[in-house]
Amino acid sequence: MSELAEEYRLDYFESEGFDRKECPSCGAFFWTRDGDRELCGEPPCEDYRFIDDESFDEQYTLEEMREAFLSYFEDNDHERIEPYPVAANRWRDDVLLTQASIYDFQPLVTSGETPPPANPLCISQPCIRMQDIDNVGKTGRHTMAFEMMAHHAFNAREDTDEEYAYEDEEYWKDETVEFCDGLFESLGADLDEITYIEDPWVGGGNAGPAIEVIYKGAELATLVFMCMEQDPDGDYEMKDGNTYSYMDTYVVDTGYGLERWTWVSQGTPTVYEAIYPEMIDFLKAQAGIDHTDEEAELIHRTAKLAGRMDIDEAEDMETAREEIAERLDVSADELAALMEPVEDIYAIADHCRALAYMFGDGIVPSNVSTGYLARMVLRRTKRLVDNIGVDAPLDELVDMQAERLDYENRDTIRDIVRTEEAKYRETLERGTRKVEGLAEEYAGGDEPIPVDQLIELYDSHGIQPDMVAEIAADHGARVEVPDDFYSLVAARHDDADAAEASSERDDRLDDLPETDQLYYDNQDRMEFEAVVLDVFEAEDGYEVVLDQTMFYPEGGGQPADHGSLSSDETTADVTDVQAVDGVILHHTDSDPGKGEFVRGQLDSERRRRHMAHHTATHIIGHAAREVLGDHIRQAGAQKGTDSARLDVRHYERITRAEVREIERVANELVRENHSVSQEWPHRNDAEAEYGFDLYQGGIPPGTHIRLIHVGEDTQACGGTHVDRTGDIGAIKVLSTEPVQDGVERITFAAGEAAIEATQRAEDALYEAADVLDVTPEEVPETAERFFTEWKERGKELDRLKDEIAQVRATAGADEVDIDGQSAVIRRLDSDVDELRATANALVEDGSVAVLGSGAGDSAQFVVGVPDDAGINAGEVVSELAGRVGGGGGGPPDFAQGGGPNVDALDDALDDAPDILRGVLNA
RNA sequence: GGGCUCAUAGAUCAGCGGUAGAUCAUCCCCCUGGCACGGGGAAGGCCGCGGGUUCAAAUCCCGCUGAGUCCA
Repeated sequence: MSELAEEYRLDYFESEGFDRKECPSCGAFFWTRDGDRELCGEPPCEDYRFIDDESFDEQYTLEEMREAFLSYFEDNDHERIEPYPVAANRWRDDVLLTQASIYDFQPLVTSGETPPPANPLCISQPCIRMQDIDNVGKTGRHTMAFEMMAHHAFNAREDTDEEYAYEDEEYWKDETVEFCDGLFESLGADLDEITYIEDPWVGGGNAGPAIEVIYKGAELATLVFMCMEQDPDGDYEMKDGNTYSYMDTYVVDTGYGLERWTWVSQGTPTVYEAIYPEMIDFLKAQAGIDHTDEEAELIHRTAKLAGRMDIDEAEDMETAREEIAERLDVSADELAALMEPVEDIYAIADHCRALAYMFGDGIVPSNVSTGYLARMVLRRTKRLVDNIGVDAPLDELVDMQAERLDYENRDTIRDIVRTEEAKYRETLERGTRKVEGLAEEYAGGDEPIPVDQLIELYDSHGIQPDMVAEIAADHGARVEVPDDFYSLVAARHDDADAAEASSERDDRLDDLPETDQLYYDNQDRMEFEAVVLDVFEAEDGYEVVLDQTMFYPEGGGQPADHGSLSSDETTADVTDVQAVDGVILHHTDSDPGKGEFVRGQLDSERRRRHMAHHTATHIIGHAAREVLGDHIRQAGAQKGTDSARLDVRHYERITRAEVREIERVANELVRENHSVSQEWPHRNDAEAEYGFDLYQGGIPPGTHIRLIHVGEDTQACGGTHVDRTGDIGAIKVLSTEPVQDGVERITFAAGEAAIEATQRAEDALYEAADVLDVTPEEVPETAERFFTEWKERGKELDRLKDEIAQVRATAGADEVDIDGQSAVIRRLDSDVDELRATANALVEDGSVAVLGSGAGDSAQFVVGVPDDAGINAGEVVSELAGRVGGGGGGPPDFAQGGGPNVDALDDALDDAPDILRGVLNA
């Protein structure tokens, strides 16, 4: 029995007359109003009982059900908040995709550091769970993309000394269950059918009691009471084997699957038919699937039984299908043939929704992170679509879902899908050619294509083994895919991942107050006065801590300020500034003296350039978004004194025309001389007004965040900026380059640096013009003409060399006779190409050619032999080269070689006739 | 972020120490009344860039750049 049993004895259950029972089938404890009930109600203990049954007062579409849920909780004093992106890595670095509504509030809200956007709140959060991908379409209930409807309440114990961003108790377990009952009641459900199963929850270092809510066999909600954290000394051992203890904060975390509720309201055979009826009809028509009445009936009955399936592996899938076939009295093959196309269609609809979520949130396909997941889903979808013969282009299918979700960036989404689909097509074509080549090699033989080739094809070229098998079969080759194929692939990646960076706390700083950051008060001031609080010796200088500072520490891609700290006696140069837990460390070359009063002086030129580049970075980002699309998001940034760079997520190369347009828009913003202002609003107000696009450079902690407004552009930013965009003067884009798949780097210069960069580019052009002796405008044309001429001359040279060779060959009076075979032995001090050409000409005339050259720093030989001369050229060269301290070789009719000893060349050639005779006689 | 594969004619690829090749596309000629085809010929290459090893590197080694792919 659960150690948390007491946690489930709710007054609400008591007053409503619930009984606590133990399910004789699975052993779970559950609460019910129905005194006669024995089983817990959850499959596999019981079958679905809502299919073909009106389970609520009326049927709901997805949209209607979402609205019914949210307005119910609004009526019960919850604030409705807008959903967060599905790309959870935009506010946390431990996960990639949003998999539950609580992800929105981790880690800063659940830990109590940051207040929730509302308390209590309700939300319908789009989620994507990749781990369910294999089940989608097959079980009738799994979807990869779904919305988790939820209400959350964030509570903190009253008796705690710690400060949290929220306090007191909003509500806890009784109210949560009461709300759940109330929601069912408002929809007209039969309350006797509900069971509340005790099922403690553990996850991500937290734990607590939880309740699974089952209605007519369907798990419709999970009510989690997150109130414990992992603690080696904790009193409660949970199912993961770890011990936990109670926390000061406790959070109501509920999850109501929107799709399940919609499904139960409609009682369709599968969840997919309830949530995307139009798309499924469309796909069936496209794929030409038309079932007879009996077939439709069989599919219907199969779906009803599918609730029993709990599939984790492919083998289980087979057995589950056999079991169902047996119960329906059909053959498993027949059932599979009927069900598989339908299952594919369900999966396509679901995957398209996942893709719409991803691309709608600005995820750009790539080979890393969420971009890679998006690429995987897209390719899988494409395979399914091709497999069942749907003709409609993928971008249209994804758009059907995007339209339903009311997305505004549908054109961009279609563009991304088309671009990505084309990339996949190329990969497939490349792969097909590779497999065909391989298949020819193994065609007709006894051996199948080796497994390591299959692994290589998949791992390095992205070709699925079953695709290899298909193509190979067409070319008469065999493929045997081992069962553990994917673990063999994994074995190629067995290198342990690099150790994580250890963040060591500097305890010398514990007693020091956070440094007052003067640079936010007035970003133009370059001088200040301060008291030296402490000085630490560092490896190559000193770390100085002041009570306040104007020096900007390195952060947010902006480098540290340089300058000096002067007391009456000394002046210390500041060469680096770092912030550690709010304490700012000034790296200096000398010790200004603890307790001294110092004047700080910034290197103002350096700082001004950083400020111009930082503001320009915001402007370039804004301009890029305007020109390239709303999906443009910062993937990194670095500012400097001479240039700055902004990495943005984008799905194709930025063209020259787009660069010019970005430059134009950016400079327009400069000329319009917008004010650049900062404010420190409550983060919830900021998020509510500007959304998550605020956090281009990462999410800062804290209740209040600093916003920088540049014209219409608003970002959370800690950097220093100019007062007005006009102060920047000019922005010049220097280059764009891809830094990884899906990320383009824009390098640019602002202000004086922009002028300098332009001058450098001009200097290069003028220099080139000077060399060519033309005007700068004529450089491109002239360069092209010169290049063409240069190539032509190269060819002319080759022709002349050939001619010379011919002439030399025929002009020879220096033939010697080697046992009846004529041979020409000669020294020509020219390059090897010429020797070869001459030798070829001589051989054509029927002579053996032995040519030596002393050109360059070495002796070179070329020996050519006519077909029937009976002399091995390789041996001759080898012998000759040996005499000049080198080596050589080649085929019997044509060989070359050489050595470093040029002085011995003539002697070697003198010996050539003897060598030839020796070789001939051998 | 890590692993793997690849980079040669306009395209697709072969060559894997010893004279840079094939197929398609392009151009010319022949065959035909014309077309498809067929036959003959030509043009087209910093063998990605930079180092190293070697008498000799497209080929072997190292670095870089680019493309692709798998995994987290």
